[in-house]
This record gives sequence, C-alpha cells and structure tokens, in this order.
Amino acid sequence: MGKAQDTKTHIIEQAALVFNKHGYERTSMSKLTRAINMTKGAIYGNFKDKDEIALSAFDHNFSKLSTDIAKTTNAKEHTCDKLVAFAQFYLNQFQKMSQDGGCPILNAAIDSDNSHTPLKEKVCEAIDLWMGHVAGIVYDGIKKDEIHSHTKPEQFASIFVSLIEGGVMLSKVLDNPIYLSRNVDHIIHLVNMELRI
Amino acid sequence: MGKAQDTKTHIIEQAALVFNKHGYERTSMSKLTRAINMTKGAIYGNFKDKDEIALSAFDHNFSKLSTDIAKTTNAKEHTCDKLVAFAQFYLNQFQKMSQDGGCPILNAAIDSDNSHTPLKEKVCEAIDLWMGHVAGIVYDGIKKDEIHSHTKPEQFASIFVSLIEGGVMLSKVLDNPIYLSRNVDHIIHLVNMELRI
DNA sequence: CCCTTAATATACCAATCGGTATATTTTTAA
DNA sequence: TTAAAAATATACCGATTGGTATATTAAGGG
Repeated sequence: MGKAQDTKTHIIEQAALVFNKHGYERTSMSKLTRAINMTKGAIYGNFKDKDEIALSAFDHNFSKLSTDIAKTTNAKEHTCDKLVAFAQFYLNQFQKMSQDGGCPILNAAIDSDNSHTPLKEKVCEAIDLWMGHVAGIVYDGIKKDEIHSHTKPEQFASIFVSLIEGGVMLSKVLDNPIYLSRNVDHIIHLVNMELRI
Repeated sequence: MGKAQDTKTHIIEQAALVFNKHGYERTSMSKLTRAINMTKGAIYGNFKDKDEIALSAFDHNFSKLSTDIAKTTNAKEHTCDKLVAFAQFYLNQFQKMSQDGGCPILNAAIDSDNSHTPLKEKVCEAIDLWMGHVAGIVYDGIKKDEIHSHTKPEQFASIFVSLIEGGVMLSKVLDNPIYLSRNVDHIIHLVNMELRI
C-alpha cells in the first residue's frame, strides 16, 4: 500500500510539471526518468504507458486548479465578488503559473487538438466544467437579484474564459503580465458596470 | 531558376498545413515527405534543416493571414467599421481555419513556448504586429474623431486579440462556432457602445 | 530470520528520429 | 545533341524513441 502509492503520486506530480512545460511529444520517457529521478522500471510498474501518465498528469493539474479556484470563489458571498475574485486569482497566480509552463488547460487544449484524442476529450470536459462554473455563478446571481436578469450567462462565460486564457497566452509568450492585467480590468469593469445590480 | 523555386514554394505550402495541424514535434520529416509527395533529397536540397522549414512555414501562414486581414480592414473607411470587419473576418474564416488546424499564431505560440526559441521569437513579433495593427486603428480613429478619446488603444487591443484567440480556441476544441460568435458579438458591442462617437 | 512478493533497476528491443553522402534523374546552356 | 550543372531520389547513419523482459533490491508476514 505505502511505497507504491507514494511513488505513483511522486511520478504524477513531477510528470505534470514536465508535460505542462514541454507538451506531450517533447516529453520523452527518458526525460521523465531524469525529472523524477527514477528508472523506467518504477514508471512502467505504476503506469501502463506514456498516455496513462499524461492523462493522469492532466487530471492532477486540472483538479489542483479547480480546487484553488473553488476555494477562491467560495470565500466570497456576493456572486459579483466571486467573479472578480475568480479573475483576480489568475492574475495573482500568473507568475507561478508562468514558471510552471502556463495554463494547463490552454496548453493541453492546443497540444491535444488535431492529435491526442483521449487527452482532448479530457480537455473538453475540463473546459465545459470551467465555463459551466462561471455561467453557474451568473445564474446564481440572477436568481439572488445580484446580477441583472438580462445578462446572458453563457455569453459572459465565453467572454470571461477567453479573456483569461487569451491574457495568459499573451502575457506568457510576451513575458509581460500587463496583458492579463488589462483583461482582468475589463472583466471587473464588465462585472461592475453591466452585471452588478 | 524555375524548378527549384516551385519546389520550395510547394514544400512550404504543404509543410505550413502539416505543421499547423500537428505542431513541430509531431511533424516528422518522413511524415512531411509523404504529405508533400517528395523525398528527403528534394527537401534537404531546398532547406537547411527541419527548423528552417518550420520557420518558413510559420512565415507563410502569418503573411497569408496578415494579407487577408489587411484586405478586409482596408475595404472599410470608418475606423470602427475596420475593427468590426477585422473581428468578423475571423468568424467568417473559422470553418476553413478550423479545418486547417486552428489559428497559426495561437498554435505556434503554445507550441514554441518553453521549447522552440527561434520560432517563439517569430511568434512574438507576429503578436506585436497584430496587436499594433489593432491599436493603430484605434489611434487613427481617435485622431479622426471617430472614436472617443478616452479609449485606451493598447487595452482595447489586448481585449480584442484575447477575445478572438480565446474564442477560436474554445470553438475549435469544443467543435462549435458559438463561442467565437459570442466573443465577436461582444467586440461589436464594445466598438459600437464604448468606442464609436 | 527467512521466504514470498511487491517494487524498482538494468539491459535490451525494433522502430523511428533528423540528417547526410551518394547515385540518379532532370534541366539548362552551348 | 551533348556536356555540365542543378534538382531530386535512394540508401544509409548514429541517436533516441516508447516499451518489455529480466535481474535485483526492499518490504512484510510467519
């Protein structure tokens, strides 16, 4: 029970970093052995193949992100504050996320698209959950009379997610947090000027 | 003079498609020979190495995109109409772009980040040009009294590009143009409600 | 403490990688 | 028409790929 599970966890955590930084193809098994400081025997004793590691790594990255975001939004009472905190979470985490290779959802989305179907399915589920979370907050806000009833939750969710993912991409590639910051400012502007009652 | 240049062009055009669909690592030289229906001798007689092909392929994709966008914006007189046409261009081209593997800039940005430095530099230049183009239209609009002077061109450009790239990503991965459509609607809303005098 | 079993390390596999040297074909100029 | 040159095809290179079979080590129960 003890030793193997620890190893498995260790492999996933290290692999999640490497896969997010370099993508699926650029992450070779031998690179992975160096990164986690273990041999192939340990890896293939715990995972069927490279795909299973990559899938587990994505699950790990996404569930970590989901948990942190849920913690952030749950800390706020007002639905508009939840949305603002959600957006600011990405800004606060940007430096660390940038060091770790960027947003795992965006990276996996582009990496798996036109290529890695099992991972792509996971990415689709993750994005659905993500946008559903944002839209859900808006629906909730409308019901609680905190958000104008004419607001379209799905439209807002699409804009919200795009501004964040687009901002992360711009800021990551151009190595300047200003773009994400500008986008988050716009989200806050939208929330306070168009959504909030 | 004739034959070799034709071959070179042919290689770049086919390679540009394959690289955009599958990324750098997933595009092996042998895959490329099959895709362009030529042998390694023809390829390596015209290009130094795989990197040079990938770089030329990105240049090809980006210059094609730039030309088409410039044509679209130049067809409009009013700066606000230029911005709207720019955004709608992506919506109009979405189906074809999706078939061809998604937005070359976004794909190359994620593919090269943390990995392929020479390509990453090209991507940075492309994004700078892209955002500069949008911001330039806004500056122009302010000067011509078509856009409110309180508008911040760089902020708008960041939002504009993020909404488009984010929308393309969502619509491509989830295989539904609605997300890009919603984002373009928001851009048009912004232009008409906040920018246009 | 020993023996069984689980966990990890080592050594190796065919296939494929990017790239090159050379042979062959095609084009061009005289 | 033919010889030189340019362009393309073929055959091969060492290195690395994902994966496996086996050897070795570590852990746990009697």
